[in-house]
Amino acid sequence: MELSKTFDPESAERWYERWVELGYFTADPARPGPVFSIVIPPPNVTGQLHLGHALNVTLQDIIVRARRMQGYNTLWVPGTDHAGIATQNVVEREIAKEGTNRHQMGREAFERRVWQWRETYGGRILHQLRRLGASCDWTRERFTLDQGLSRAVIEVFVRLHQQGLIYRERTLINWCPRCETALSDLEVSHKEVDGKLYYIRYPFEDGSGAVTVATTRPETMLGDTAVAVNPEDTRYQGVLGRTLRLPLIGRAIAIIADASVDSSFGTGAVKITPAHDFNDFALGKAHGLDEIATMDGRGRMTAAAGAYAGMDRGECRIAVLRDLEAQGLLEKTQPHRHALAVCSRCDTVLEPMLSTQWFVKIKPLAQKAIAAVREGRTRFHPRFWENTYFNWMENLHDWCISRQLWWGHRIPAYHCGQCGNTMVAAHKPAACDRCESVRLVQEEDVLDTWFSSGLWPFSTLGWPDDTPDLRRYYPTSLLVTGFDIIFFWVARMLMLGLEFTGQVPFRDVYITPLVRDQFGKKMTKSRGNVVDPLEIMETYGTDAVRFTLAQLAVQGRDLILSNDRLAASRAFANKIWNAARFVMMNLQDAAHPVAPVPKDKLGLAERWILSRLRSATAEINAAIDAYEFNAAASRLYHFIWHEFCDWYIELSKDPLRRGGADQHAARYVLVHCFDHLLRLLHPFMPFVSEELWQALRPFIDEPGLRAHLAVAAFPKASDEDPLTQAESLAMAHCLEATEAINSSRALVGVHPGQRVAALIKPLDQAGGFTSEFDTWKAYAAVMARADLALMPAEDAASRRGKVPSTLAWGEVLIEPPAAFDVEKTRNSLRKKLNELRGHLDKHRARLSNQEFLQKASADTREEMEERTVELTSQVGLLEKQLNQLSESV
RNA sequence: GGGCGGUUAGCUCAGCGGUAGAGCAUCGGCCUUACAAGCCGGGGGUCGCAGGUUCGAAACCUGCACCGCCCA
Repeated sequence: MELSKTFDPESAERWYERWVELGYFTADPARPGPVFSIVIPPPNVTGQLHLGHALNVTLQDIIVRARRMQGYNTLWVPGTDHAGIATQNVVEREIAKEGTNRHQMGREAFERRVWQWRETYGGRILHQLRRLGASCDWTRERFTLDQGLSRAVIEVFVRLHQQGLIYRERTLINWCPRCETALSDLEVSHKEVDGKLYYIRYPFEDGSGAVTVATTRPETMLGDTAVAVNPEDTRYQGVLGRTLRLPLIGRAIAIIADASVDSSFGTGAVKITPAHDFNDFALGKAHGLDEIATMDGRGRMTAAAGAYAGMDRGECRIAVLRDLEAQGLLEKTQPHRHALAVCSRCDTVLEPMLSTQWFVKIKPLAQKAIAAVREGRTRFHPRFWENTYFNWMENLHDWCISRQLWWGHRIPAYHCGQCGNTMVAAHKPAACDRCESVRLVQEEDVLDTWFSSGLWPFSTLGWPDDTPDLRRYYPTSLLVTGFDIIFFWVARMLMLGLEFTGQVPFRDVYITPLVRDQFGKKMTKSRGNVVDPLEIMETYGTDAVRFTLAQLAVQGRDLILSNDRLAASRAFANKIWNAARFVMMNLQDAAHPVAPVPKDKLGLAERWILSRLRSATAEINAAIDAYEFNAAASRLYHFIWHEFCDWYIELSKDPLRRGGADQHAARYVLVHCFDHLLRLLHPFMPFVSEELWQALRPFIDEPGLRAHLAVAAFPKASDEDPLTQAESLAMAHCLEATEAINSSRALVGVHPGQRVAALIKPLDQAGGFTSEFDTWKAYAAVMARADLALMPAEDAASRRGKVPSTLAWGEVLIEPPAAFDVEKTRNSLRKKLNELRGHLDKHRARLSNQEFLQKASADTREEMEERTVELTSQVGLLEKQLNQLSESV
């Protein structure tokens, strides 16, 4: 097969369709083998692929592909969640353009419309995952509002209610006036703003002066039912228990004492609005205060606000301030920086609202989930995220799960129109269980989207039914997600998973780094620095994007993406492509397959590259197991580029030219190494690796070889190193000698095309160096374009006029051209000499230190002594060489 | 206010108790038929600061500074 001159990523990406058609990603619970299962953290159905997804999915795919190739029974469940608020918002915007709204449309028609939207656009992000190469089992794609998953949601709700872990209560909750729904604590963001602190005078009922309170929200005063001070605050001792007349409204309110009041805030006296502030609500409960709601669900003032009824809360603030000012009750206004609670979805300032909502009693669930992580049944990677998890879990408030939306799982509760009784049941009861009325109406509210995604690891596998999938694939092996989702998913999946299956939903949790732009800034829409992964995939190729993300995915550190990095990965793909061209070009008339050659028939270089392959294989396997994606990717890069391409391909050219057994051996090693490196590469760069492997495949000698790389066996490191220790050392000498010759020839300006004469002189001449040298001198000759020889024992004459360099085990001298820059050469030697002297001094100081000799281990001492000997001889040699260089010119 | 993470070459990051490394960028030399998206070579770092532990600290401990994030 002929490979084109350059790599075209797009044409390689077509393999995806084949893999899917052939069912490679489809799991079969009946298949034997150890299980590796993973569920995708379901992306929002309205979402578009961003770099966070790209990273997350790439890392999952790396693990999944590796495990599949390793023979695991592998399942990766894809899907989306219904994203209640987000999706409703999108469709509401759409129908607004058509001049209607959901209230005009009615609930059923609106729901149908959202489903329609979902049919049309809901697959977008999943399609984008395919383009990334995600090897999900698309036959098992799930959606949180699917029939099966909805059944799981109802089952869980009913059971939790039976256990008393779900309750309904009228209380203060966070409310978004724009989305018109309750939110959980997690959906609230805090934003620092430069606001103002308003000082308002509340006159005593009897007209004898006033108490001044400070507030950031003057409009809420309309709902005040008390003023509170700290009981310790001496300034207010005399006024406790007296009555104030609330301005603008005229309500009589008491001055009460409560230890929770912070005397240092404002004047030390604070207005209390139980229906519109969380602290005030608690304080109001303690003191039995009235709760007067002055705002409705859209943030408009109600009749309770008197003259201000009907105004928007913003308008109302202006009006209230104006009126207070007119009455001389606005004492002063100060700039004041404070935090505002805003909706994490739409950024609207939230309103604490009194309403009846459904809650999950979280403590009992949290305790089990905390224990599971403490006992190591689920482990976080990196480990320190466990602190974040514990911290949150230990300070949980009950979870508000009801939402006043139309898109979501409608709560399975039924209210009796006759007696007001509420029943929770999976199916609508025939009649009220209290008054037997048949006038039953289902609860209007739907559930928090995260309530259903909390069930994802088991609901997607068929729970509550005892399905083969559930039995085989649960608990899942791993969850890969961002730290911002630890609370939303990880914690809730753990709580609900433990409660309903008795097992942790996943054994490992890998927390991905956060992707930042090239300036280290977080990518946000408002900053406009969002990089579209699809765009960079077009530019650099999907493989390059995946490889870059993997290479930068260091545990516990943010990931900074730059074009330079992407370009380097694209160059890497191209490098591999060209290496393949070399291999294929040299297989043109080779037998299919290329028959293996036993180890003892292979040359040193052949066994050396097999040995390097072996260690790369071991390290890559270990790195993948430890989720050290960066280490795995870097090792691959180094092996492919600097070991296989830089060295072995060059060294194979001779035997390939020679023909016969040597040619065959080199061909076998090329095929073997290239086959294996493509297998190791495949999880990281699935497309280019498959494309090249298809070309190579006919030459691979393996019984039962699979048709595609996607399902070929992942390499395991062989037990035995093909190289003895002595041979390994010999090759190291070869590499170092080559580098020394190349370095010297560049120093003295020998043209790269020109051959150079080089002499090698080992320190230890007594040993078997001569025979060792014979095994590698031909390699160094090729790699350094040099004619190598051992230096005769009597060396004074042969040294004359040569340019030397020293190595730990000997020296290398080359014949310089007739004219060369002697001073430059001397400087280079001096620099090296200084460096070595520095090291030597340190080593000598160490060896003459009594404490070191007493306290360091014998091994360390021995090592230091050996090194000192080496350094001493190198320094001695260099000094001698410098002198000779001066004499000889 | 509480907590977490980071600070190593121009940039992005490894290293986490014994001679400071990689990739990219940069500079010099090469079109050597797999690859100029390439090859060979070079320069570049008192490892944020101050203490401490240790025979020995970039690494371990304490404090500080700065950057980023989470929670309140």
